[in-house]
Amino acid sequence: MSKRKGFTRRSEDFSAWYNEVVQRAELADYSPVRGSMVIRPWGYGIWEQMQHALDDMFKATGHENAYFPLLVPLSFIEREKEHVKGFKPELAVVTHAGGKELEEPYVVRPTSETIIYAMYAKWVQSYRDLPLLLNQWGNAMRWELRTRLFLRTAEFLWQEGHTAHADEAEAEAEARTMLGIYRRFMEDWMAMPPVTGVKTDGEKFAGAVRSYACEAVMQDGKALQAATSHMLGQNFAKQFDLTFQNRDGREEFAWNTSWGASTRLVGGLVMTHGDDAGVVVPPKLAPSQVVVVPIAGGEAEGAGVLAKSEELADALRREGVRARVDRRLDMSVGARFFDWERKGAPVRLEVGPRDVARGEVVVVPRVVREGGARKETLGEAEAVEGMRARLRALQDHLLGEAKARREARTVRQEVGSVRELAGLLDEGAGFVYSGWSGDPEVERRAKEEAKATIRVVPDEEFRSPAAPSKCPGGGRARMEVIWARAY
RNA sequence: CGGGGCGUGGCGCAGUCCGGUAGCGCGCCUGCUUUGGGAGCAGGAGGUCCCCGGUUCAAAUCCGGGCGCCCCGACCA
Repeated sequence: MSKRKGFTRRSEDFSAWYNEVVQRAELADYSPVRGSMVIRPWGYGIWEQMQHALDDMFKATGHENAYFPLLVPLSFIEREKEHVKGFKPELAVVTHAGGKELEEPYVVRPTSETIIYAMYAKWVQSYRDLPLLLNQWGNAMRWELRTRLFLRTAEFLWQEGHTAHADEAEAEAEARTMLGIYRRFMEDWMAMPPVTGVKTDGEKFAGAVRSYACEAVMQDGKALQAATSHMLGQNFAKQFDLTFQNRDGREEFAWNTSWGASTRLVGGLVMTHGDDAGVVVPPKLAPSQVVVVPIAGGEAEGAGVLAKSEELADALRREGVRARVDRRLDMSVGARFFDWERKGAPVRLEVGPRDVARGEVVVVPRVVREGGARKETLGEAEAVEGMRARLRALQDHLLGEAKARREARTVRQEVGSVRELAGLLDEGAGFVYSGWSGDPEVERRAKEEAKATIRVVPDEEFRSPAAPSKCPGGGRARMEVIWARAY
């Protein structure tokens, strides 16, 4: 990479900005494997923080982790009709191993419903074995034609939850609960407020009865499907003989759900908060929340400055803050400042000989609130003790900004034609709320002529006060939907 | 699979039209000086010019064939 000082501006070419930022903030890099990326420590650190938060929420709602094989017999995938249709074109298949051709090929899992429910069939006999609530952290592979760092890679990291229940209502409630967890995670941790709702039949998961999703608007106005939760009904149970005896002694098929979120979230984080200086990581997900940057003077001074920097980092850690000292003294201070800005560390502490002499530090947040000071000089103790509150305020600020951007990109009005829908999106609308007749033909036309899809039929709290009456495809609206151009 | 572009030190590129010593910026190494917003100076290392074949005294450059990658579209989390 040539030594370019800044990035392409978001307003010039959002997609170029994204690619540059991801690479130069050292989140990820292209690998020798087509479509697969290397996640570098800073990017992986963000993912680890996401994992911890989500994992805690899953455990708190009664789920346990387990692990299933990477390879799935091809015949398993082929068992559920819609499921094969959806995934067949993007399967990577293992045909040889141990120097021989395999009798039955394996696919590298594009998702694990089939192998997991095959195992559940073995474990579940009675209603007493239900519900079975497992989650797996792992990787999956979908051979996409066009890939983008984090947003769509051939191999991706994710979690996939798979549950089995004794009745439909309980499975439905589970699918809903998990959607709610994703939503809360996105708001509370990512500061990325999504809209939730149900997918149309055309957009639902291959093999599901119903799919729920969190959809977020990125800064360029495009929608990102950030997590999904599926009510699978008895579709997979029937194909894998996942049955149990109910209280009355009769045999029934179990009801399943599956839900997942992937490293795509990291891409969403970048596109939600990033600015022309680089990534902005919300404090709750930052691998290092505070970076102490020592400014070395002469050698004797340098030693004092370093000692003070370590002392401050220790004090911050005792306060429960993730802090690190940037000891790269052979790099100029300016270069180190820019480096952490690019990476999006929430707060920087500058510690130089002058500060040490006065018992002060310079506190610099990654993003400055309107009217706020860019740099503040504080006493050491004050800076340390106030850090948690400062980080909390930053987190809230980011959520507020993201909400405001989502609202600014939201249009609610009667849309009488596909052309009108395209016009709104061309003018910068992100989410367009309109009516829909329920006719799939309208979706097809909108996709072709406006490059837009129905992201979700929004949940009640997101719906407009007055239900729209027109459908872009003509005819009467039967429900309100959200249109967007999506990643 | 259709349309377009590109393969030259680690990265980004110039050189190709018009054949004749392989260059620039960044990065890297060493030394000295420097550190409060992307350090300076001096010295240095590093290249089968994507591959194969042809033309020629001579090929990064011309001719033929192949391979790979990127972008746009179709497909999709």
